[in-house]
Amino acid sequence: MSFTLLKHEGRARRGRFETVHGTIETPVFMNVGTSAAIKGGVSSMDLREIGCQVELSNTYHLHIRPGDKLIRELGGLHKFFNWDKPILTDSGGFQVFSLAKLRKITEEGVHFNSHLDGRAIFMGPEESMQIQSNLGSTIAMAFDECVENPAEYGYAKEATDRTYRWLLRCRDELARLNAMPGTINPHQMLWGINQGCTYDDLRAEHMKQIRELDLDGYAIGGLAVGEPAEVMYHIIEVVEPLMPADKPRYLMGVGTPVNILEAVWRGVDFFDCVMPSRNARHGALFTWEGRLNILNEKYMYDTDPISESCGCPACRHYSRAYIRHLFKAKEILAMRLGVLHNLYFYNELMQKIRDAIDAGAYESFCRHYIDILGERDV
RNA sequence: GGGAGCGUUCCCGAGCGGCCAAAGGGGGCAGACUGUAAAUCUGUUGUCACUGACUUCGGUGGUCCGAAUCCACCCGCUCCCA
Repeated sequence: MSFTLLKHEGRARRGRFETVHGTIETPVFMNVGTSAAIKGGVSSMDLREIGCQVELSNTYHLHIRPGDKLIRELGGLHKFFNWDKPILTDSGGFQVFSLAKLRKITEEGVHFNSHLDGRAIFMGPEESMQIQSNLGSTIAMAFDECVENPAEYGYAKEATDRTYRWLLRCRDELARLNAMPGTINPHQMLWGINQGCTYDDLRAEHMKQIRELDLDGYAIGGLAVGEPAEVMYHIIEVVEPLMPADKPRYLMGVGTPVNILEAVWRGVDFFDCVMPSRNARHGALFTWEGRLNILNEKYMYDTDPISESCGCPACRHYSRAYIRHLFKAKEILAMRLGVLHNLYFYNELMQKIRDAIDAGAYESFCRHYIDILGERDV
């Protein structure tokens, strides 16, 4: 397992990450399948066809349903999901944020009430690692606290310090689990997560702390939770120079195509976001010509594909008018085609980013597309 | 032939004398969505010269200061008994 820096342009990096489940070319977008399913009716077979390199699933969700022990008994998440390429599992730390009304934080860990039936679920660093070990993902994320924005300095510091203590426990627990006989993936990696809200000093101090642990990768978490994009970019600039150059960097939960272009420019290698799949389910589609809402009346008689320049299954075979009809009729196929399209777009975006860095043309690539892929409508 | 109902804004449907351009759904139109409690949520949906005016609750004519709401007749529909 190693990260090779193939080339860089400015701070933008073109890398290659070798894992037990295969090679990942970076920068890369991880396709989000929280419950071992891409919402909208997209399968792991589909992911293969649209250029997905890494899939992301969630510890909290799979623990609740169907249960990580069940998945372990069935041979692990790769087998269960029928996906032999890398899988990254998020730790449950984001649910500390998104399910804030259903949890209580203690030093030991987080007491959740299940969003499904309210039953008590305790998840601390050890539990998160045990669950992720049972799933056998390629990359396990450290159990952290994703803090809401804005957060007071005092609380931000308290949460960040606690996240650091949790990280030490994650490290020890995963080392123990990996060494146990019968572990699904004894080479499971641990990536640490930088926190500190929007405070430069907390971010920097925490980054320095966690890089001393020599983990397999480093993530920047707690961003894109309501702060302006400029603040997010600034935090990346604060933290990035402190990240080990020979380890992959992951900006969690980000983002829009423009966010990704900007973050790659600032040295980030890995991304994930629900935006392409969620927006697709709601009719918002990304194209190289800008964003479009396929539900708009103006597409009623439009026989063009979503985008002439797209090679995705939806664009190869169907018209805007037809796909709009499917959305209007609330057919499952609408979401499926929309999600396939948006994920294809995101994966292609990353491919083009890689090609541009390879060609030493990333800066001009960015300058060209940031304008088009912004809020501009087709 | 006898009896009982019903007709509301694009649709369904509430309203039963003023606080009604008219609840609530649906549909339409538009917007949001960033480590997925999201096939969700928000706004809007008679017209205009839009802090006001005008038209609208099957039709026509009445009662009343005032009618979607009350009365008469007409038109259309439903059900029950023969």
